Amino acid sequence: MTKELKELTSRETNYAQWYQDLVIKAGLAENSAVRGCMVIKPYGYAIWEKMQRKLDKMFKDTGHENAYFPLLIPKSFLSKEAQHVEGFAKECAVVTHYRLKNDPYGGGVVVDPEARLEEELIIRPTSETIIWNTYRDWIQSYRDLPVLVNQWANVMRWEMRTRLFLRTAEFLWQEGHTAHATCEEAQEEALKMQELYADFAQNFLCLPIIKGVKTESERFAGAVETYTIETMMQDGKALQAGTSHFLGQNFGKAFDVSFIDKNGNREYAWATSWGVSTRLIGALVMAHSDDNGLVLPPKLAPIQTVFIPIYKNNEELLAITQKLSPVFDRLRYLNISFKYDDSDNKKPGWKFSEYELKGIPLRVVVGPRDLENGTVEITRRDTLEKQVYPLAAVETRIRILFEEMQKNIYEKALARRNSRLTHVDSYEEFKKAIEEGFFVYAHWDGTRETEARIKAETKATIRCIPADSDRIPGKCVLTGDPSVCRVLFARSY
RNA sequence: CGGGGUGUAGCGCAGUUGGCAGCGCGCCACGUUCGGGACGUGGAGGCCGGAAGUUCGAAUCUUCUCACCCCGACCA
Repeated sequence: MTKELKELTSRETNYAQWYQDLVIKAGLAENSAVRGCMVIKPYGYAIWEKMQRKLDKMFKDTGHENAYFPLLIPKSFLSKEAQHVEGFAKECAVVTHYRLKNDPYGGGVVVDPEARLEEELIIRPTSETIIWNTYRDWIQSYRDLPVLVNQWANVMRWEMRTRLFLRTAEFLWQEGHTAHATCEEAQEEALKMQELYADFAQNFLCLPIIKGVKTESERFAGAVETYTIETMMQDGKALQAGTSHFLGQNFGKAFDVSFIDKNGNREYAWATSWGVSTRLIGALVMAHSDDNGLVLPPKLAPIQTVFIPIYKNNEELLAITQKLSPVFDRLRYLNISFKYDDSDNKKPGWKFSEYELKGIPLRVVVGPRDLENGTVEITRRDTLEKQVYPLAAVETRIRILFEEMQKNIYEKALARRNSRLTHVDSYEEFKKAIEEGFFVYAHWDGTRETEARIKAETKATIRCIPADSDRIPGKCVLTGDPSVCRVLFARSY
């Protein structure tokens, strides 16, 4: 192992630093010169594109359409929904001027004080307000409903402390905003999207998740109910991977979006919103990576297989390339993405390490030895197992391995998480388990005060009230007051 | 906004008591190599974050300032 890779292995000392180094070295992203923002490199963006493509299809298959709304939101829009403004006001970037001018006292430019905006604009931290302001015009009758719209966009939240991918000031996401004629339909939609995210996280990203509903204090600003999927990182900390909100009529009322129902009565529209962000890339990295670099599930990897020829001279390379060329045709036909790295300027050993660092699921090595035997050597990224297979039906083998890996990566993460799940009934046990990085199921008396006290004393928050709870009542782990069911506590990112 | 830390070559860093600006990696050229981040020889690359001060002389001392990172409060 080289010196550079050894740097990656210092995980115990500082997991956060390990994660950041890994993200940077694997070529996913880096810190920007702009405070708290990030530069997503091409490889990182390719991962995001794969997520986008899959999610977009899932949204469309469930009847949603894409649209786009403005980046800038008049300040007054934000204050129309009381909870919403309270939640977002303190992290908004504000546009106050529309022009610069040459600095009369030196080089450079200054903000032209003459160009102050009459009403400031905020850069969207989320788009409920500007979208519902538009929905007012779109929705007149129950026949106009439901409106099922998604937007792919960037948003900005001026966080006090940022962390590459997990919490950047600017991030990319999708936000769905739907309007419905009935409360039931909207609630159903919010749950449906939570289910969709769960499906995506588990089957595509190999992230085991826990579904549930947020407590009042963790709820989205302006929501009646927030549904979440929670994942566990390798250090035991929780990461909220996606949320879906039932917004009731809060935004319908705030933006006067009403319609005439079947019975001729005027009613406010019911709303949902839901989103996942580039944070998912962070979740993926933190959940699966090892000391050799990223481990990407085959379904997600932008490059699923890399072929590396071992050769001494041009004749050998030519022979290998000819041998592989029909395989490449078949892979193209099967829609398996691959890269043939026959570059002359890197040594094979270098290539091995590089593609491991990037998490390419399979590496196929072909050298003189294989030419003689009609074989290839395949190494899978998740286990680093090497095996020699006949060249004849490589693509079949690749597909089998992909399936195994997709399953194995999920199950490895699941096993790791399950080994860190625990139920506790005393506050002493609770504090110990949290300190050791566990997800803790414990009883809670349902009050905001208890939740806040536990957070202050242990840094653990209620991640969710799990959807699959057994609903067995008990006594609050802190106060001993009655509790209707166990909730999930953990420290989180 | 509080606490801590770091700014010196593209990256990672050393620089003693103030006295010629250094090391490793990477980069370029040539040769030997090529099945786990190759090796040899030669070479290029610097306003030492910025400003002011002390001094014959500052990367080093003083003051101010800026940026970034880590730990908190805030949050997806």
